[in-house]
Amino acid sequence: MTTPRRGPGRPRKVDAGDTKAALMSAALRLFARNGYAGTSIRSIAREVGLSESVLYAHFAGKQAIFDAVLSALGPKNPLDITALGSSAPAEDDPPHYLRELVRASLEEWEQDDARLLISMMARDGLLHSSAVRDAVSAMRTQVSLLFDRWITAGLIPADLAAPEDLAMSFTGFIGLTRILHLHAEATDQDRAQARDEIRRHTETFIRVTFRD
Amino acid sequence: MTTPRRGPGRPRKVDAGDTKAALMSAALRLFARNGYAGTSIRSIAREVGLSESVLYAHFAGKQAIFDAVLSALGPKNPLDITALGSSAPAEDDPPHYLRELVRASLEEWEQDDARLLISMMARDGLLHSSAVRDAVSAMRTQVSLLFDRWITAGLIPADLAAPEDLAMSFTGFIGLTRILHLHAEATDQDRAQARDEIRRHTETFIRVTFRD
DNA sequence: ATTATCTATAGATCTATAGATAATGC
DNA sequence: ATTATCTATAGATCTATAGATAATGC
Repeated sequence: MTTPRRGPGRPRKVDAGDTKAALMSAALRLFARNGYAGTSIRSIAREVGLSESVLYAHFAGKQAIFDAVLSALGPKNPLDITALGSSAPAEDDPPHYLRELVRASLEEWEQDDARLLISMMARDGLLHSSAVRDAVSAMRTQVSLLFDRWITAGLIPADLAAPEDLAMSFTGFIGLTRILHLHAEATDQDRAQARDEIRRHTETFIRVTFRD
Repeated sequence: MTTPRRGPGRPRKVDAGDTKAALMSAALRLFARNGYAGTSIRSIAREVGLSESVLYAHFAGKQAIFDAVLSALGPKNPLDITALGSSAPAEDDPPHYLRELVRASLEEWEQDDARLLISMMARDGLLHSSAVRDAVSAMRTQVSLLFDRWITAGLIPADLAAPEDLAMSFTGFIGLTRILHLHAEATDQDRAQARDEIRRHTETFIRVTFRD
């Protein structure tokens, strides 16, 4: 990962890459592994093979790098699932739709960047931030709209539970698994187990909720 | 919190408190708020109103303080619920037993130390450690033994789901809420919401699982 | 003599800045 | 002239240690 130091002066065209992007990628990895306080400007520069002062040409300071990294990954909301779109019709086959939703979420959450983001947020107390709170509640609201429709359509008994409560119980386990097992340092085995458990939870939930 | 500096020399008997305990308590609070790298020996000493070198009289170094703090809270396993004991008979009233289990867990998890521990672990990547993995799986195993008994006793339909799967889905949401809402910086309002959501999840789970 | 503190300091590392250097693109 | 890098360095802060100081308890 560490490239050899360049000499002084502007580098030849051939050698010039996207320094800013390289710095942000290195910063993300280091912040995720060691946290904000545990990551030095120096270590970020070293990781990219540049001198420390280069960072000040691209960012106002350490905090600015952190913010830039965070907001670069921000648009993909930590727990956003709107990406699912309408690939499956919600009305007629709830189990299929739930499986599809879980599949799409897992696919996004297993990306390297998504996992690095989770680790970085955990290390710097951002799991407690309103951003996460909002993301969780957004996902919950979205899912509860689904349950609401299915209750209206008679696919779920109306007296079973409120749509919000079903949404809460359904998404809770999935969120926990994401935090505990889909982080930056998760091994392939961890990830396989996470997928497996989320799928089992999904099937349990479907079986328990949609039995007649 | 910050007490005024003493003069040089051993303090008079009256002034001498349990320095080691005070240092560990301050360290816990700071590690929870700022993480290992974000907490200096200096800041711990300042918090207790002593000079930095005092810490080296009590601990080998910074890492030793961290380890001491962690292992002092260790015996209370992060997600341990054995403390519940047999306050309620498991056999005849599963809903009551589950509510009792949740109540006991919440009571423990709302303690200041438990919340500080959660924050400290999150900040230093210990949520990914085998200690947490083991604690989660211990709780799950314990709960799944309950479900197993209730299935055997005919209180839960045998074809509904495997006891392990029920345990997973039941405890998942509770674990997530603990991490997201029962940390050191949680306000009273956060905690009230956490309690409420965990109770609603419990009721939903009971209603869905034990309907006839 | 032992214990619990202090002051002073060494040496490492960190953030940030000033100013030099060399390639680029007009 | 501008851009992208470098070297050198200031000044802050950090961990850890050496050695002084004063109360305690035998």
